[in-house]
Amino acid sequence: MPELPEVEIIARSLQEGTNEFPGLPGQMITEVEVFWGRTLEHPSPRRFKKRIVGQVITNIRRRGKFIVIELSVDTMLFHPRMSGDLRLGRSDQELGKHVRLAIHTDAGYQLAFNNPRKFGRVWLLENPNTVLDKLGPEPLDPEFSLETFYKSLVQRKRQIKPLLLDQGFIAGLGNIYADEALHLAKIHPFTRSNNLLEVQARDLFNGIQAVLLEGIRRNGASIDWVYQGGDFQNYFRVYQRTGEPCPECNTPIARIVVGQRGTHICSTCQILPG
DNA sequence: AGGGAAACCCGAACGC
DNA sequence: TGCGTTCGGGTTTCCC
Repeated sequence: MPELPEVEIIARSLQEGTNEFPGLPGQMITEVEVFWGRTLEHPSPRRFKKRIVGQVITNIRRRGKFIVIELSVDTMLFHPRMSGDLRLGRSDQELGKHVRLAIHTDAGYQLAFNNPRKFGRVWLLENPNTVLDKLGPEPLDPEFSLETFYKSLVQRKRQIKPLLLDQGFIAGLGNIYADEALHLAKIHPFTRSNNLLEVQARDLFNGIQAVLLEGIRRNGASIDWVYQGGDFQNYFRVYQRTGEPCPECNTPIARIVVGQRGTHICSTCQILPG
């Protein structure tokens, strides 16, 4: 087995092309510590422990915002929500002040789910597709085409921003990425999806991919003490830049609320039709 | 069908 | 200094 680093913080979203942790596949689960029971969405802590011990980790991947850890029999799903991360270290290390679940292996390692806000959830399922099949397409999947995207936009009649955040419509976009993509595409977040022109759909399609790729390249964003990642926050165009100049036209960025979510726009670049 | 509100959390950052 | 209030992130659930 390759040597593991002291502590590896597994990215909030597994990066494309790096969705593996050297050495972890092949290790057998020997012990589970549940520090906060409600972390487990399914099954109960007792059943979780009983069922998972003895299973071997076979593969790790990502689908939408879920980290998917395949075992010899079942599959574990981790959803960090906004404040969680998955940490890999030696069994005897303390991997965080807010570890809610720790899974130890026969190789002396532990996988710890650190989750200060207690919003993150974990599932152990025989068939993970009961959850994952509800997700929309992966925006970076080569199968995901502009044609598909445009058709799916037009057949709904929703405000575009809440639609982008709907994981059943498209998987993986959060508040930061939705705001950034809409600004790149010069689309107002209130715009009805069925009113989007084909060229706007194209710009949005490209904007979504561009902003995701940049986020991945910069290892994500760090926007408060609990949401630590890379340095993408230094390159935001609109998100949390209220009052600062739009990178395109210098108009001060405005903050509005759309679908109960803080939303950042340039009122010059992003015009609501009609 | 779509949208609004509330609930789940808790530490930081504020106001007084 | 301390105490109370507000805020935000993603998702589900309930209600209009």
